[in-house]
Amino acid sequence: MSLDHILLGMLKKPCSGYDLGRQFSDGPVHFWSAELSQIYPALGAMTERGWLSSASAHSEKGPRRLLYTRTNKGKAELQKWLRGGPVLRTERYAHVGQLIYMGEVNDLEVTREFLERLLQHYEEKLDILKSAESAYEEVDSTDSEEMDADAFHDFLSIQIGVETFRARVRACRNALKLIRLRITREDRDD
Amino acid sequence: MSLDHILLGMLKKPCSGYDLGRQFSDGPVHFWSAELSQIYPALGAMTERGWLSSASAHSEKGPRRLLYTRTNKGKAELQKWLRGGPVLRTERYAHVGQLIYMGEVNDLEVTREFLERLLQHYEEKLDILKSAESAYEEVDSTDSEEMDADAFHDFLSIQIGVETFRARVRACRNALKLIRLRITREDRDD
DNA sequence: ATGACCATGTAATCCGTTACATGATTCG
DNA sequence: CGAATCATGTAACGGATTACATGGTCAT
Repeated sequence: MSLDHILLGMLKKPCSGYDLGRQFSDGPVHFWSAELSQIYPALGAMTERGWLSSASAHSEKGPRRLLYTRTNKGKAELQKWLRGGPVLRTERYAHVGQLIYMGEVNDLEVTREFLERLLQHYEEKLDILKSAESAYEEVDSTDSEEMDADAFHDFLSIQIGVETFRARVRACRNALKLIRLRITREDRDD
Repeated sequence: MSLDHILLGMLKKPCSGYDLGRQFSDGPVHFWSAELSQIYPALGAMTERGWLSSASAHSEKGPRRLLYTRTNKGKAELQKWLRGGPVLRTERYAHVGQLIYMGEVNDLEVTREFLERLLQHYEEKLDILKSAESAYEEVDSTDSEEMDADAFHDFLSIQIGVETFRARVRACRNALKLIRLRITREDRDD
């Protein structure tokens, strides 16, 4: 049960369900996704379980909102999850699977369009992660000693994200280069 | 509905459910995971839907097995999925989320152990992907023109996987370096 | 003969997606 | 006043995990 614990982690500061939802779609939360229709019931269930408490607050823009806060029980649950070792059975990104089997389509224009959309997606994610990284811009390996524990762990995760998406952007661009070569050859052979 | 289509893609050659399950756990299928208890019913449902046909065969090692083959209807369904553009709402790998929120544990030994296990996992995946890549070892950007469509797409996907996991291994090693620095400093300050 | 691995499944439960439903507030 | 955005949910359905259940074959 990862979503509940991810939400617990995100609730360092009190947030509404809507806030949390936006972090999945627009924020640097690159490792998970969830819809509001899943988030609201999850927050409700955690409140019933005593992991969260909620309070109504007025919004500066828009109607009033429910702000959720972690209880001690919720914090204990988060600790348990964090100390339980890496959760590795959840790797899941279907788009690479699509690319593998796209040989069966056997139409390089389809592959090219697919990879161009994929590249755009990767670039967007990389931009978001880079701007999150830039909050630690002044930091090098020596300065990282000066961060507090939260900032340090955030920094490490962002680095993994940045490196991952940088690599994917690179691989995607190289793939497009190879595809263009093959398309040129096809045209030549027609 | 990605699993069904991923299984369709994997069934280029007839396979048993057990074969497919092993590819998720041991093989170069780094982008998805599924348990046998999910695979068997999925194969059954696809057979009922007319996407697959099955035949009993005797195994060289072990009891007899059911080999599944794609029907024309199944092939058409795969084409539809492949031509539908990248499925991007499924990014999901909880372990990076754990690392982000691990500042709350505030025990660098926990983080260090976590990262060492993560590194080991990344290295294992990278090894598997590299040995899949080595099947195309002779290939450079010029030679890739000589591959058939299936091999070419397989090659591109493996490259994305290799680059991704190489980047993660690098980021993970760097993170461990920074952690050791911080642990040393803590010891010095005690 | 016993443990490791091959092989196939079912049942209960839980997680996740899509579609639907409602209404407040702000900006132009 | 109408569209965009803020904000919170419910219902139906389908996907995924965990635990359980069964039995064959092979090497030591």
